[in-house]
Amino acid sequence: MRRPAGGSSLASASSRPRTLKSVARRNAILDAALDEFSARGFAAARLDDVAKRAGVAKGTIYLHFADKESLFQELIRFKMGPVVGTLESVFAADLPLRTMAEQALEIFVREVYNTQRKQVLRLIISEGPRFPVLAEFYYREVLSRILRGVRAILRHARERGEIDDDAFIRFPQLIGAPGIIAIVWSGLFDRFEPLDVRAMMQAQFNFLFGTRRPQ
Amino acid sequence: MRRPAGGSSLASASSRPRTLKSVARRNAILDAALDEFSARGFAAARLDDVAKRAGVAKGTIYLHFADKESLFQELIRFKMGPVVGTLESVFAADLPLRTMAEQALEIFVREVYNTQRKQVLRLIISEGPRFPVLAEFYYREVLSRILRGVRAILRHARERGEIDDDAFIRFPQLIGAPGIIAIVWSGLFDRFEPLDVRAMMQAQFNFLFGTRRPQ
Amino acid sequence: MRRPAGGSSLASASSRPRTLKSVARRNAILDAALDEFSARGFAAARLDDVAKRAGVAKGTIYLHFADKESLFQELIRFKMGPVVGTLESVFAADLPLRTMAEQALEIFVREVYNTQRKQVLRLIISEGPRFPVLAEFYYREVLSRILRGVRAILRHARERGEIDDDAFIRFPQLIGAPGIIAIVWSGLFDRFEPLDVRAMMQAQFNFLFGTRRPQ
Amino acid sequence: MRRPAGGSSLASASSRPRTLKSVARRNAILDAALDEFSARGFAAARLDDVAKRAGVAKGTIYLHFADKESLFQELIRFKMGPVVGTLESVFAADLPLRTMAEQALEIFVREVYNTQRKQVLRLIISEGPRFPVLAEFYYREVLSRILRGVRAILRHARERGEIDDDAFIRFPQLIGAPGIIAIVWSGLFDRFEPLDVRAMMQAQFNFLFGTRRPQ
DNA sequence: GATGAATGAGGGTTCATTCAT
DNA sequence: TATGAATGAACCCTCATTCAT
Repeated sequence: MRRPAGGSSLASASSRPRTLKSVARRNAILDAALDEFSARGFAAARLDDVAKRAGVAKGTIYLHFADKESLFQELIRFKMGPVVGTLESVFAADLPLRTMAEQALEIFVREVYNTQRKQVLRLIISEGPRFPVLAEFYYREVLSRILRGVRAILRHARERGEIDDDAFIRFPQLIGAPGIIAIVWSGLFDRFEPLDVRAMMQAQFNFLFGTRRPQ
Repeated sequence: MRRPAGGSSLASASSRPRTLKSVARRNAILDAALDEFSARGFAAARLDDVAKRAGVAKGTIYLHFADKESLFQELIRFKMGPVVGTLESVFAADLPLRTMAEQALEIFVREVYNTQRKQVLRLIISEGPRFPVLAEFYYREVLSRILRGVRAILRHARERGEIDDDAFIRFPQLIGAPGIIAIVWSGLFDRFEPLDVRAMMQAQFNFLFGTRRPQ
Repeated sequence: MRRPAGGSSLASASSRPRTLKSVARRNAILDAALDEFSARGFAAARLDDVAKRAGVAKGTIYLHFADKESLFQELIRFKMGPVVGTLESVFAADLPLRTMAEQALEIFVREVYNTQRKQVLRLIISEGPRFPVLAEFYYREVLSRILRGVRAILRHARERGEIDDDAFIRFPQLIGAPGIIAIVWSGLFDRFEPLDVRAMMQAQFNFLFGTRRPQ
Repeated sequence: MRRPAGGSSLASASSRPRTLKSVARRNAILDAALDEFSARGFAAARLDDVAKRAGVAKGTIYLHFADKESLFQELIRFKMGPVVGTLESVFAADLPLRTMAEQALEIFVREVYNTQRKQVLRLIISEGPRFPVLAEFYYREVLSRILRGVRAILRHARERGEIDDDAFIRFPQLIGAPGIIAIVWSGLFDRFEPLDVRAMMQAQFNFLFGTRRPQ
């Protein structure tokens, strides 16, 4: 369930730990923090538990992060940063709309939904309103880029006659909506009624782009 | 000496308080609690602030609610309970699908989105994962009923030939998705890029049910 | 050894506790704080110990004082404030220089040296350099007034021909010097060689004003 | 593996360190420590800052001193030790009282007041009460010697008929008092009202020994 | 020797909860 | 009922001290 969180850390800031051990420790702390923050929320999470889970002493956290809030913010940045690069490359391709949607779905499921990043997104959703800097980071570095890319693709598709509706362009959120809904749902209701993300996204795509061979 | 401040777990029901003043006080506390919990999250909210905002003493809160968590849970129940009844009546009607969707949209915007209930939903989304009882309450008392109602309507509509797809029935969440997305979005990104709920829901309806006179 | 610290609290600021109990508690905390701060210094003193000594819970301290530093500053103000008034009245009288000196000596010994105020002065001397606000308070509210009063008296005495030297007026500190020295000495060396404040002050007065019947 | 960083409690003596570098380092640490202890007090000073200021690693301090308190005590000893010798030589001379006083004044101003030693004395005054060993060291190694010397001189002077008062002999502290007062004053009130040590000491000498050519 | 990352006990502060009035 | 002073457990953060390199 833990992933050593390699990743290029495009957006991560501050902190320049030299040794390998130091990096490993930092990552262990970040992973532990993600677990604890996810399980209890930012305010209720205890750095004591983060330390315990990371296998370090409490003070060690402060060698890597200025305080609890910094840890939280850097956590989000660190785990989210790498996505950006990946996304840009998807948008670069020039394929039929539906194909791209399928690809995006796969990327989302593989890189986000079945990943720590699901927790990260949940944290952004939960805590974002109390951390404007964080919400802004996510909007600027991730979301707005995705939206821009999607809109470009959609405009392209319309020029090619693949779609005739401009609702897409006004509300590209609708494309990702099922993904977000699934993330929210899974945290709340999965034990009552599990939800098949992939299938729901497919269904939405069918509505949006018309029925195709799904997969 | 203390009154455990029942609340039978059944939806709303202002747990039989004696005087009128008492009811008013209780409501004031609930309103204040909603504001504070929304602004700071459950864990970070201070009962001191709730009391101040409600214009009562801190101890008074404990005359109406067993503890902070009870206050939170009863808050959700109290603010969400009434919705249920309203919804049932909508489902009862037997109108064309699109018409019903339009009605549901209006109800959602009027009764939820432009209301305290938006905050309540946000709280459920944010804090629900840490309050299984609450998630269960919401699922059982609200969500599952809505889904059941929607599914019934959809099945009806299919029988009437209004729709031929069973994706609806498998994923009725897609109908409400834009509403949830808008609630999440508004808490995070409205200052960067506001979102027109109504229009986005319309757009989604167009995709789902085909284009109609939107209003 | 403790003195309930009545006193009019001329300079004391903030905090308006209503009840008698509240005032008593506040005073108990101030007394305990004086003891602890005196024994260990500001930085090393533990509020835990202050609370214990005052017979209250740790949190209670924060009902009366914003934080450790406030407690410290208000302590100094509270214990020093009352002196001011007393002093003014001494200066008001119009007596022979030596007589006034004798009176000042008595007041100093009675009101300061054999009092909590000795500890307070020691704290001002020890911690003042790190608490400029405090040093300023003491200078403005106490010291400068004393110096002003003394200088006025001396000028008067010179006009009367009681003294012909202006060294007094330039360095009125010399009059109080033995008192301060005694306070410093007693904290450091009393166990090796005790010092008789009264006698030393008398000796200094003899040097300054010429030998007289010392009382 | 560690060297307990002796320091035999005898005054100064840079506890026989091997290399020249080592001595320099030790001195750098002592200087840095003096600065930090003076600025923040013993308890609040951070060894981290001492190390930074001394240009060494934190651990290095522990190669030279057993712990924070040892560093502090050795600091006082090291900076105060040398004074002793100097003083003895002054007392050895056999000059008129006033002349000796003038000389002592000069030595005090040159060797103490315009020196790091002023800070050291301030530290003794501030922290001495919490460090009995230190107060004892200072009393035994410095103060009692000075007092003994002064008393000897005074007795001598009386035999010569230079003075007829025994107040001096009972309270030789009065001779040094203005120096101590000036040190205390300068740390607290110099920004409000600076004090001319030399002049104040002269004034006191005039009172004590009668007016003479002040240089 | 020298370093500085790591440790973890300690202490200031907060705040849910209690209870005397 | 209502109050709000009092409580004390809990938690973030600091920093003296250790120790592997």
